[in-house]
Amino acid sequence: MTSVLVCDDSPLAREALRRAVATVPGVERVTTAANGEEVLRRWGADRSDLVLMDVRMPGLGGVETVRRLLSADPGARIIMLTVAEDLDGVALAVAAGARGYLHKDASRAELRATVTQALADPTWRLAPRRVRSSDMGAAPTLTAREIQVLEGMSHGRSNAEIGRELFLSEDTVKTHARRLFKKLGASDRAHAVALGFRWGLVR
Amino acid sequence: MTSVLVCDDSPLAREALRRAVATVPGVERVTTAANGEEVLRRWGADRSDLVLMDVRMPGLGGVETVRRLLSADPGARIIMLTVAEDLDGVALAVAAGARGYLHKDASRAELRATVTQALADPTWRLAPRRVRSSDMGAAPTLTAREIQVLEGMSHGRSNAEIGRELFLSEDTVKTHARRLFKKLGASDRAHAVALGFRWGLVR
DNA sequence: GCCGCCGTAACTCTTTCGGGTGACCGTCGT
DNA sequence: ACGACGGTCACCCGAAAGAGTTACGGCGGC
Repeated sequence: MTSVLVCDDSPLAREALRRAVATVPGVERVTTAANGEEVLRRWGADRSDLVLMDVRMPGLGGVETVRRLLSADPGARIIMLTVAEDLDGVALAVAAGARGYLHKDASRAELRATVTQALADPTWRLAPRRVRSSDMGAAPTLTAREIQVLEGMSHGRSNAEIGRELFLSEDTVKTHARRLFKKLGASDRAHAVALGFRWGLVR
Repeated sequence: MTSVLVCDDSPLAREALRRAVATVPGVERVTTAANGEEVLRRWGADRSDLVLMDVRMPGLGGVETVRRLLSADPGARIIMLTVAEDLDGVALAVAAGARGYLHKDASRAELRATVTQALADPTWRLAPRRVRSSDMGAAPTLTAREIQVLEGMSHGRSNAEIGRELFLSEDTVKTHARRLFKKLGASDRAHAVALGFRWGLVR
């Protein structure tokens, strides 16, 4: 039973990675965790053959989680996921014992190749690959105005109310709303607010 | 300059606590943090006279944060906030050096009394108090159906679509929606979704 | 036994939303 | 100089949403 654990704090990236990893031949189970603590908590009862872990996470960062995981289980195989150019974090994690890392910016095929390789060869180490943003799911870029409108929505304001707050016409607010829906792939304001929370764009 | 730091991962509880603490005589500044890491990061540059810290938080839990904070600054005064019957967590935190704890379920007056006491007497230790849910801001209780409807909204579904998924008429979905809006104090579905995320009812 | 809450459903009425389209202006990058 | 993008505004139109109200059966508490 070959299982892989994906740990990333962004639910969308987590799901995207889970789906991508699930297509790797030989992988029979993919579990996910939202943070390092969850990984450590579950490791005793449920060990995976490979862990993909985001470097940047709230709480215990990826680096600290790697340290603790390896001190508990020196045989754990971990590949770091680095969303940004976090060379420090990657270097620290690899120094701590992570087997390698994946950098977002290339194909799902390379992700699969790395996972396949890591699973096939228990001694495998350090083969940097890139994972395409479209697979990782980078947060859509909203303009300042669009975020203001999204925040208004998250506070239960109507378009007209948002307009009054920002000194805009209701029609302008609707334009911003339409554009941010498109960027987020939202079907309506409730969906947009949910995606805003999931991407960490609002709180 | 007497300052108090409130650390809780729930934005609503955090705000409620901030407001309550701000009314304590002698308190001139109340800052907030959303997690343990934030507290530790800011402690070097900006120390508070008293810290109110939630026991249960994602990432570094309250207990671990207490340990680290006290190893960095043995003089720090910390009161734990326990939302649930988390006796283990409280015991660990007190063993690690927290001065006492507040348990949700009693009055704002007792919260104020505890804070006043802790600020007045640097040697003060362990006087359990209860903080009323209405002050802490307990998450509204939604029924299973209401949560299902709320989740549907957070995925961008219309009432009719939610109805088809749950084998309900659109009118019934609207009834559930209306009731959950009332419970959450939401003005529309976008607001309800936002409150659902803030209360941790959906993700 | 009654009251309150939940789940289900229907009806009406008004407001709001969301899509489509077009338009003008400023800025930035090429 | 041109185009892409963002910010502003307007108009139309159909589809939702939300508020109010009523209703009925079940279930748990007092």
